[in-house]
Amino acid sequence: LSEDKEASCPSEASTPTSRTFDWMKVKRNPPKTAKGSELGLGAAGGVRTNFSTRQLTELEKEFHFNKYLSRARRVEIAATLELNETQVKIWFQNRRMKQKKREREGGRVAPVPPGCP
Amino acid sequence: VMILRSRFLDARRKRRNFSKQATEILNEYFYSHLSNPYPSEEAKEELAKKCSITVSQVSNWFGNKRIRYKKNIGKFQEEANLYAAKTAVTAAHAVAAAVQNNQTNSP
DNA sequence: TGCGCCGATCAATCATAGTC
DNA sequence: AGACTATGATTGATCGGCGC
Repeated sequence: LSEDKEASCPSEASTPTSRTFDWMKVKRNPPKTAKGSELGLGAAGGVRTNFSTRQLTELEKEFHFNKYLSRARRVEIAATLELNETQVKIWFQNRRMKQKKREREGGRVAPVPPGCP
Repeated sequence: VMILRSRFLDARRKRRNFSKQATEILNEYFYSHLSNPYPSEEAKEELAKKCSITVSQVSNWFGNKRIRYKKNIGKFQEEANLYAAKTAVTAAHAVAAAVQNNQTNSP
């Protein structure tokens, strides 16, 4: 199988090494976390929201109850925690992936840290 | 937000740098695939084995490397040339070996 | 045509390890 | 010892693809 050679159209001339490939130009669109209008608070969108300990605790508690949320439950939690339905949806999405990851490589050794104290 | 980041839960965040050789292997792959430094799941598993780290750690390494590399390409220029030269030497050895085989197998 | 999910990735940040 | 840098891990959110 041939490998990837010229994956794209880099910029003009330059040293063999360090050419600007497309992956280096990738730019993600800023988060659209703007909740409705947000006229009063300056928690505008475009910035990664920091979930409070209370929000994370509640979300975690709910996750233990249900790995998946129903539309109704999502609306409920979003309202209670003052988050978008999307944020709640994404949180559960990420939480499931995190769970899967821990299970996937979780079963290993290491219960006994040799020399530490 | 000055709110104490109760990250004390992240005690596991007791990070430990990878071995010199592990970093060597990862960088070698990264720079020899600079046009597309996205190892497949299989490649990640192979790298993880060679480096004695987990696949997730390999993913983290490439994720951090890609972001930090494009953030400041100039800062990695020296490193890039270093590994480029290294792979060139490896390739040269391979060619030399091939030549040797040719001479001994098909006279 | 739209929505939720998955898997991978991004991008910013956290906290520690290493260097000077 | 303290400041600054290098680096592994975490995570809210995006991207592309899939199924319904």
